[in-house]
Amino acid sequence: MRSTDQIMHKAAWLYYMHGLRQDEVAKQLNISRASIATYLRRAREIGIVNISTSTQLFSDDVLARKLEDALSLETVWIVPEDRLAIDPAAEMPVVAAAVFLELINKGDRIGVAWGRTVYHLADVMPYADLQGVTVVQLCGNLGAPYNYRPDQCTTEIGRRLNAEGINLYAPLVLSSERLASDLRNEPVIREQLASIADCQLVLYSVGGIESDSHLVRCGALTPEEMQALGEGGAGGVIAGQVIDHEGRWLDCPHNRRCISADLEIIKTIPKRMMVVEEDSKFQPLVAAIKGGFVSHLVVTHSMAMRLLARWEAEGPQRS
Amino acid sequence: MRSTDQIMHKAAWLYYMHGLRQDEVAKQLNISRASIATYLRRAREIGIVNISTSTQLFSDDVLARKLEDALSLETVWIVPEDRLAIDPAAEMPVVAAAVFLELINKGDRIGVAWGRTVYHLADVMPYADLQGVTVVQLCGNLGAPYNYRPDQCTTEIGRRLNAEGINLYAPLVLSSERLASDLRNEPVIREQLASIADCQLVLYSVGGIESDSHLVRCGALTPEEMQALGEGGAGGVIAGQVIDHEGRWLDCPHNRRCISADLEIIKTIPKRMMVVEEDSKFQPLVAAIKGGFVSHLVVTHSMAMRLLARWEAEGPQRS
DNA sequence: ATAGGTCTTTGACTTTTGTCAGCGTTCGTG
DNA sequence: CACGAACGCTGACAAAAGTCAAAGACCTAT
Repeated sequence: MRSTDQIMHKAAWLYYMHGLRQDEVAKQLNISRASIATYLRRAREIGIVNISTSTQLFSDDVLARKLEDALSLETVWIVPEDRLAIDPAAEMPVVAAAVFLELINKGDRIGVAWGRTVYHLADVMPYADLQGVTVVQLCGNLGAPYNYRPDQCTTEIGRRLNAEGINLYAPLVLSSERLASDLRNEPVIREQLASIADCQLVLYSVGGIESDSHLVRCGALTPEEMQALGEGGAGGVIAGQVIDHEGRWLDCPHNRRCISADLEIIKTIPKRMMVVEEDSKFQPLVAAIKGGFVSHLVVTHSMAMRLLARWEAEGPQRS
Repeated sequence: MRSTDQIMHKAAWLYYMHGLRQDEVAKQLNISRASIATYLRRAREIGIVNISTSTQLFSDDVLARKLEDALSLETVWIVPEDRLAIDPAAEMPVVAAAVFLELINKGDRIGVAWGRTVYHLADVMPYADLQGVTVVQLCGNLGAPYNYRPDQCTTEIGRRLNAEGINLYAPLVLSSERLASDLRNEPVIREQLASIADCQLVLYSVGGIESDSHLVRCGALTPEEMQALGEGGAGGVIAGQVIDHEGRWLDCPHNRRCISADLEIIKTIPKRMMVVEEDSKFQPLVAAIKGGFVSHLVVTHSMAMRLLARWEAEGPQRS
């Protein structure tokens, strides 16, 4: 521990735990108050000092309760689109990050998937000093048409949480099923994929199956392939893999060429947190919920309304 | 949820999560900034906003490492007596409370014993919003020569943590062994005592066996009885029960008349946190450690030195 | 040894936050 | 229905915290 870290810890302790004023802390430690202010800011940034707010505000809502009952979900958080936020679009990741942090227990192993949403979340994730937490990458890597790759998501979240980040050093999609199968059986990879079963929590969003969806933009699939999948019954994308409208793994060339977490294993993880930003992902979200991929859900108010209407109208059984 | 609570939550969210200034929050919510300040203070007091500081400062110390190794403890926190604190005597409970909070996981069941130390700790325990935590009372109740009874400790800690507090509605000591035995077998009591085995964490201090010790002052034992116990091999007191110098339950009239947690069960609890304030409790602490009652220890610097010297000189085997 | 870089520290200044008396509103009670 | 108590809100002032340029410390490579 560097001596400056030591001072930072002491300052943080005296200020936040003892409730001293900055000038009092300064006097105690014999340095100027300006320095104390700097140390305190750093302590907050690094996560030595943790300021967290209950996300109850977003969960405490009749609509949330109704959704939980209707869709058999553990907890639902609803983000209002109207007032309350400076930038309504930026609110969702902030809420999701806070919820995510609240769901983590010390010592947990956490699976993190990939996508625009997950990256946004990582981007606003508060710094914290969680002990013994491990963040594992759920799906293989992919080149970067945007500036965020799967491993970067894992790494960034791990960094902010002061947790260990475990990356999956394999491509998300391979050119042949044979190669994918062989790679999955490589001890290193197989072991890591199997270890996903030990997770207590997973974080993901669901992907759409439009021709401009994430998988297509990243080059994992051509627009034509995606369209064919759509016609072949694809309903959404979870951790890089295509599911049908009932949330079942779709037996298609893409999926067979994919290196990613086993969807059946994912379903057995106790807390499955899904975040959906875009209203356009309604159908994929329905598929994911039906498939049992969701236990904790963060959605917009309008999405919540649509989900509830859908379930009340048709029930969970019909597609 | 009251409407004012709703506002408080919103204010806390905008201020702490979005980092808005108080006047910006005030503008958003259309109330005066002064009110915002009030709401924020309440939110902190109630535990909606949680500000916690890592206790690493006290654990990050060569002496602490040495003690852990020598005494086979999980973690040791050392409270310096000299500088750093406004009031050195008040530092110990504050550190202990922070450590305690850090050891708690969501959903935990926590056993809390009784004593001056535990009460001090409860007194400075920060407010927090832990979910699903249960605080159970480890030992029976006793009249109040001081103004804190066992059940008050449990209740207060539970209140501050927003946790459920479960009290043990039985006296700590009864006048006859027969009655104690019968009472222990009462379904309500037996069930509760058995449920202590489900705890993930216990908090206690160790009592001395002097004639002015806690048990004596509370009237549970006469000075003469205590002296007799001392001559009969008593080494300390854990959760109201007397242990010998090796940390074994002492087969004595007092213990047989006692309604309290089974010491053998306590030893099986994963995290056993002991806090010792007074330097005079050296011998009892040694007994408690030998008995396996301690996995996490908070002590003063001088006590740490004495413990280390004792272990280096004689090893754990000799008394 | 010293020049050049980075990282700390500080004092002075600005901005933000805490506080409190007084006013208004609501709600329970006689 | 009127009264008082309790609570919430506000404006104005006092206190505390944030910021920044400049000075100083410290390291390193020539």
